Amino acid sequence: MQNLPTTYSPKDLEPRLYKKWEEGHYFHAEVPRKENGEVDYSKKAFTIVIPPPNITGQLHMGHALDNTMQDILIRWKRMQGFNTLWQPGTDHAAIATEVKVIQKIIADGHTKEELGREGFLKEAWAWKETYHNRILNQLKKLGASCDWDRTRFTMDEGLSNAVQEVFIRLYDQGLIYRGNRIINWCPVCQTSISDAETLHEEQQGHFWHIRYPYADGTGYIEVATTRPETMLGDTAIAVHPGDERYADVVGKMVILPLVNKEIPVIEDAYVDKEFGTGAVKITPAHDPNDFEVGLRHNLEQINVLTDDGHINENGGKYCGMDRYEARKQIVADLEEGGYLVRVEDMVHAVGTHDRCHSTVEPMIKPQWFVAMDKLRKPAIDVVRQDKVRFVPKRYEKMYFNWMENLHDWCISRQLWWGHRIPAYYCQECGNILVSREAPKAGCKCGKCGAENWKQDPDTLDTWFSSALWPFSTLGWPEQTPELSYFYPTDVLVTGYDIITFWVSRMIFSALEYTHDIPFKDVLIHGLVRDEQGRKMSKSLGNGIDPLEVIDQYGADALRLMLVTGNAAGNDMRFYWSKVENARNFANKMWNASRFILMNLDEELPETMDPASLEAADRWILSKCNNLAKEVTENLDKYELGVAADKLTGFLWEELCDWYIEMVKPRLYNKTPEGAPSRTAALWTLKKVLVDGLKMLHPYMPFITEEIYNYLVPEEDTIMYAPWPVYDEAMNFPAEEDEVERMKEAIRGIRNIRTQMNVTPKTKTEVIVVSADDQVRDIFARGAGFLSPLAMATRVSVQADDAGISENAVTIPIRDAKVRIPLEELVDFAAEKARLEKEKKRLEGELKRVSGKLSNQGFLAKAPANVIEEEKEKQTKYQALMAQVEESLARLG
RNA sequence: GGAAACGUAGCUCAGCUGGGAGAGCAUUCGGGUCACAUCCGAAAGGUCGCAGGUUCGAACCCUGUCGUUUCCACCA
Repeated sequence: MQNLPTTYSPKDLEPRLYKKWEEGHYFHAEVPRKENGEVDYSKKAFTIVIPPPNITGQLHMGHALDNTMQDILIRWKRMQGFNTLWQPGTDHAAIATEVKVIQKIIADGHTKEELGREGFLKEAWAWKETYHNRILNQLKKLGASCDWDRTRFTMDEGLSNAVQEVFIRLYDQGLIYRGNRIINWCPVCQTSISDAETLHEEQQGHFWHIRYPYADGTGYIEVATTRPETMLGDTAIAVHPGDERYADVVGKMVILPLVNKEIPVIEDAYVDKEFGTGAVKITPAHDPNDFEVGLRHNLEQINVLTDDGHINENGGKYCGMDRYEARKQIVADLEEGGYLVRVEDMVHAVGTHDRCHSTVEPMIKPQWFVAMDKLRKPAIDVVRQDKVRFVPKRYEKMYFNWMENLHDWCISRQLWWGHRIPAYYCQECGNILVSREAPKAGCKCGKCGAENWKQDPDTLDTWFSSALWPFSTLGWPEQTPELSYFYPTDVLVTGYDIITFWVSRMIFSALEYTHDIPFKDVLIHGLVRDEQGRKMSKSLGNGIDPLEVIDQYGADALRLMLVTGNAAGNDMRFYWSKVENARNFANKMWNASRFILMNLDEELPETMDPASLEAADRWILSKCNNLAKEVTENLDKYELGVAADKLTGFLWEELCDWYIEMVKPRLYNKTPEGAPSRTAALWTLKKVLVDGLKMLHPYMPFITEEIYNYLVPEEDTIMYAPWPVYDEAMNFPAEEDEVERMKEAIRGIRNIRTQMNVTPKTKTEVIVVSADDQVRDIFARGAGFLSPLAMATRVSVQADDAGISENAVTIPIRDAKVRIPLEELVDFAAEKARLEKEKKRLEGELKRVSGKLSNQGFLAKAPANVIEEEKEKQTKYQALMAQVEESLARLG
């Protein structure tokens, strides 16, 4: 049989295999059809939509983790026989991309304005072409088995139609509206942003206490603020209704310092009596609360800021100053005018833009909003009713908290890169026309009859289109076969950091537009941090490029490393040593496979009767069989890390370190008498390796495919090989017990050899003594491998101690003892210490077990099988103890 | 202000519905064996943050407490 190359070289095999898969369209999913052409729903679908990566960047470790998890699930389900679709694509990432494109334009010596909207968009689309392909190619390096034939982009034609459709439908229902409301404004990016994009950063600031004199000269009222420059827009002072301290000043006018304008003192329940002075300056144009108060009291809204964060003409002498410069100047002027009472240091939360981290200014602007009140309830209900399940469940709380406290969603952005809002304004009367197409010539305004329309210049929040991703990619609003067959999708895999941005919006969007959930499960993962636990970030420069890891160690190693030893929803740290370990495991599999292939020089039967196999064969087959069950159960519960641990543990330890070593003498025995045993071993090796490779394939697709191609040359790929299923006929508990007994003996002997400094070259004889016929049979059967594994020159099995040297060391094992005549090698003091230690351990165990068994409560209430187990343990420990004591007695 | 998570071997983390504490790395010792030194064998290392409670039985469930982290929030 042709064998693998001597060295494992992922760099060589990974691109080659990926090319084969991709060119052969192995990842492609079709809607299955019956003979009459109807969709065949009897073939079950399994669908995942990729969280579309932004076209701004390149693959980072977070993508690597997210997509590895998805690929594991997809490949596993594909092998289970599902018709699997992993829907790929990218996101236009409105503001992030616009910023990048502007940077490029500036680097080219131009400005955005110079190019104009059309010229800018041309640049942006060129950017998209490059970076869209780049990031998808990076996903391919990772091994992602996406259906590339179906690749979508949030701004391609179909998806743009979906966006327009949703906008128009919601507008018609009154769920999208245009309003002059207070929004978060980023003065640096010069666009509105949603609440979700606003971070609250604790900052060290000041709390300025200011006197506002009463107009009638009867004194003053004291207010405090963290943003003194906003006083330029104050239109009232508010106190709590019924606050005795201010009862007689309500209704009075105060003079706004520096501005010299009279504003009223009003009452509003929003004011907290306990906080500060109990009196609040009200700036309706620059504070969300004040905005509401202003509406209730019909206060004037005075905007004092320009879009780029300077004081505007309403700011009098401060006009033209930067907001922070103005703050300084105003404080200085207040102090000079005797209005400043005192300044406190205060840590307070400042709203910042999540992209540029500059301080956001609340501003009143005409913007488009999605009304959340009707949408939120069904979205909460489906999660409460477990129709959409978060894994781990605790993230539901995050979701509920967000959904329940949601404000209307500001969806318009003052950007060019994105879906343009399909709204047209009559230039004569301001009437709004929302329409799929631009008003044609002759289209008259329904209100004033004019024909002068102008489209809204704004675009939509990037999350507005990604909210539709699970169904827009499948063709919605068209009722495509894809939509009816692959939707709702099965699981969404994403990080906890975008539950609010994306997951929540997909859920309410799907419910409203498709009348169905977008996905059944939401599998949440954490962040990949650096070795010190810090977030990987550009500014820190501590990011590790997955492509570099792939280049050095292979995608298989990276993938395995990312999912081992961590649980869903938890952050993890990136360690090079973990990658190395994963690569070492790959290398191990490579070499074990080479060894097996090397020995596979005979035609093996398709199936073998377990009765014609040896105990060791049945042991490993049974282990493998149970492993299939456990791994499948773990994957069902999205416990990817636990499943990976079990798999690698089985393959590395049980298969490589034990079974292969046990079987070597049989493989090397090419005599006619040894032939059946050799065939049995080879058959078992191949069977276990094939099953092991299959189970490993979702984790390590490349190496498993490569080995499988050598091992099963008649098949083209492992990708569609049937997933191993637990088979009761392959369950051999007796053999499992038998071999475990042998392993105990071997470990015991090795232990003694190490402690006694017995070098491998020293001859040792192993004598197994047991009064139990069956146990003697076990050791007789296993003598063939016991001898090499325990490095014994001779193994003999007997019923009693007859003929064994007095100085032989004794190793107690279940129902037997192993005696090794070491003669002069024995250090009696050390041996005695060893036995004493063992005795102490057994005493501890016995104490615990008999404590349990003498506890009436335990006997009365514990399940029968647990009690039985404890009794067996007691018997075992008692027997071992007797042996230890006997040995100690012999030593004197 | 509200909420959540974490605290287990020197380090980083697993540990499923409660029934004898695990992995990787690091450490110590031995090994050049014809699949693999990217290896093999052996060892050492933990009162599972602390205090209560529920239970026959708790790393796991409950309460409190200390410590760390994160998310959310329109109190100036």
